[in-house]
Amino acid sequence: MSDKQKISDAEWKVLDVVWDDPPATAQAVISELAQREGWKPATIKTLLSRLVKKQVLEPEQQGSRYLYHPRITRERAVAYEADSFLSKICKGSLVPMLHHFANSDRPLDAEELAALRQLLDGGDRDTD
Amino acid sequence: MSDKQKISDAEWKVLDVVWDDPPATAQAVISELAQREGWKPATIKTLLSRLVKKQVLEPEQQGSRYLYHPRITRERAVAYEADSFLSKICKGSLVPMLHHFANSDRPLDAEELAALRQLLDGGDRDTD
DNA sequence: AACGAATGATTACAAATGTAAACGAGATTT
DNA sequence: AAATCTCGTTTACATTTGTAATCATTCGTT
Repeated sequence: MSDKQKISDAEWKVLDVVWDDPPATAQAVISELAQREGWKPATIKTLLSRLVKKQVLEPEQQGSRYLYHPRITRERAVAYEADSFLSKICKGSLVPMLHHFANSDRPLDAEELAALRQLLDGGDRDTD
Repeated sequence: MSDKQKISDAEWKVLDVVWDDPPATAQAVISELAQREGWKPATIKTLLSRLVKKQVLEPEQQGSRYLYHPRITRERAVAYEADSFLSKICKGSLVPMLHHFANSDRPLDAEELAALRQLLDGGDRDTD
């Protein structure tokens, strides 16, 4: 993130909708999340504003409305979240987490396994 | 967690000290974190109380003091954190995160690589 | 017995977060 | 044009979090 501002859980959901098909109108985000999360339009508008203030979304004026552009990629945001997550649990480190994934009810799919193999093979160079 | 209470970042640091050598006295936690984090004793006492209120720490009366026992293992807490982390970024999924780890400045150590191999080999059954 | 230090409890207070209503200025419908 | 709808902005308010001071009690020391 440009600023080391955290993206909250609720904000993340908003951002997720924008990432799905950017740039997004308030309309799009509101109708999606009003339904998916049961949020009032007002709530979603607040979250959009906060993301703009945090400079995570860039509003592009379109007449009287905005188009909201993500200013960071999902990959970058995920990396950032992963880092704060990891530094938080750093004592426990990756190991218990990986064990947990291994045992979770959410089995790894082929793509994830491929990513893991790549990790084991010494990493790759395309994400950051 | 018994209650679906979140453990905040600051609280996590306190818990970490307790996990390191449980049960812990306030003394131990305070001297450790006052130094490591530069926190005032009052701050640490607040965090201890909050963890007790969240039922993450169990106070055992020892005379007029307490011994603080963790009510969940670090592994369990890590798993819980990992889950909320993952469900937050579920759209982006494990893949970008793993890519990120692969490229991070924090190289994987031997133990982590071993855990990964285990994961690839079909998981294990001892953590949860 | 008196005093000071440590501990747990209570209170404090600002910032962030979740959740939303109210308001005002365009855009749309009638 | 009037009424309505929508959007962005402003304001609201409770809860959580970060950070801490204060207070009362007890424990150890003098």
